[in-house]
Amino acid sequence: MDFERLKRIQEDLARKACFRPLQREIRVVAGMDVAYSRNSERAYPAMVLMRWPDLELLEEITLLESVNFPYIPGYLSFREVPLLKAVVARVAQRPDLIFVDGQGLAHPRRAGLAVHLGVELGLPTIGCAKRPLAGEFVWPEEHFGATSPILFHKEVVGYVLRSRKGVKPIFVSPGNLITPEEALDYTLRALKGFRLPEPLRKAHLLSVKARKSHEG
DNA sequence: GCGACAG
DNA sequence: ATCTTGTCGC
Ligand SMILES: [Mg+2]
Repeated sequence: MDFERLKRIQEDLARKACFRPLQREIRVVAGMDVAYSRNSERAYPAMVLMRWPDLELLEEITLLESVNFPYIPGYLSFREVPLLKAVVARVAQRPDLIFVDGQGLAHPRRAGLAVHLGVELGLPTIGCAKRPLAGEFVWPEEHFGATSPILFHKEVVGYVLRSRKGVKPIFVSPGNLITPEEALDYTLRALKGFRLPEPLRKAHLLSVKARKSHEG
């Protein structure tokens, strides 16, 4: 594994990423996730499209792909971006914003999964991870909606968000064409009583359903 | 060298 | 991520 080369790619992605306010109006959002076979040889990437802001389901897509890269902390995007892009290529309508299951800017080289996917697609993306990877933070209060900034080199790269009272918070950071504050705002508005924003929660269920229908 | 370490 | 059943509670 040529990590030096992969690092250079990530540094390039980080340079290309943009963290300025959303430009276009958001009318359709998407959520994407990937489920794997027991031995991780096959992957079931999935995408759900929902109308914004009412989150009415518009479209669901899943694929069966072979996995060509191992999971290595800090390099997740090289494993999942190819799978996610294959799904996006088959969707009828291109979303205005995509929620991704992983980090965005809150990454050792500012190039998390949401950054990588967002730059390659040229679309706004938000990373919502279930666990931290990089940056400093304090755990937010226990009440719903509590937040605390994620600092990396003294800079705010995202927010820890208590998406459900008394439940482990999620780690929100921008991926591309959106600010950390907007990423937090859109994530909050996509919450519907569960730990993960609806687009991500539904994408996860869909990918698991696809795997179950194809294998045991 | 040791511990941490998205999915 | 996946492997697993019931069980407890913000
Ligand atoms: Mg995932």
